[in-house]
Amino acid sequence: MGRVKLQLKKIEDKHDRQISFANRKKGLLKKAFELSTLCDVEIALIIFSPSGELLIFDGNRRAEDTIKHYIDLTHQQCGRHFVKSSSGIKSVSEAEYLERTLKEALRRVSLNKGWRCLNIQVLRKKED
Amino acid sequence: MGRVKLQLKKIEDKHDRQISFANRKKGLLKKAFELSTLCDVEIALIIFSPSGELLIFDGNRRAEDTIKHYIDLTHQQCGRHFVKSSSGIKSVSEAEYLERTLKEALRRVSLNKGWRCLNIQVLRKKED
DNA sequence: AACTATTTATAAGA
DNA sequence: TTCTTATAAATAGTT
Repeated sequence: MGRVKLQLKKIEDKHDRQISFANRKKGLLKKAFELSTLCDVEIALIIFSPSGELLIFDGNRRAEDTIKHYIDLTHQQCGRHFVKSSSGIKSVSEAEYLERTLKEALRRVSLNKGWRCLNIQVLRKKED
Repeated sequence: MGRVKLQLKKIEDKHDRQISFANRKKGLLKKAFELSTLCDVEIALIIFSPSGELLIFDGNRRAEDTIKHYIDLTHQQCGRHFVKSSSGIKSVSEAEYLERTLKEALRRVSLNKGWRCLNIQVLRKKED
């Protein structure tokens, strides 16, 4: 959004980057606030700027509670990448699909010079 | 953005709210990714939907590291909540190790009738 | 799941 | 810098 389309890579000019940071930080906080309000969800958004600035946005709970919620979930289960709730993969083909997704992501890790890509699994409660 | 200007309050219709959640969640994750990339900042974004879904986005560090950073700044004693920080994948063998870990976890998930599994990606900048 | 009319975000310019 | 403006991007309602 702006006069030109930006390349999605680090803005090298420090001044431009700081301007962009200020603008986009504001935009992201606004979006987070809108999402939490409109859709009644709990959000924690934590941003550290290179200069050490800390920004916190809380949705419907205080950030600490949300983070605690996250920690409680992640520390209950079978590996740090797994978050527990309930429900499940219902078929072998579903598991195979996930495995393919994981493998593809790992392949990208080995190919991509600029980014690392980890896959996290999120287990969620089945909706009634 | 859209045909009409929305009131900033909870969308009461459940179906509309879910549609909006899906769209805006995607938008927010994209914005977070753009901000972390363009401006080289560390971001953690944690969203809990009402159905218990958990989404994590990481910018330049893993969510846990970012959260730990936050906790360290805001609470001098975080106690038992944090066990470790991760430095990420540095080699093919590490990626392979991760893959084994993920596959093992998937196997366990596939055996467990009580769970559903979603995949999300965590993108993080490669360390120099 | 696509489309499109609008609103919103924002990169550059003033 | 703060404000403005042209343009890109997001998205609410529609099909």
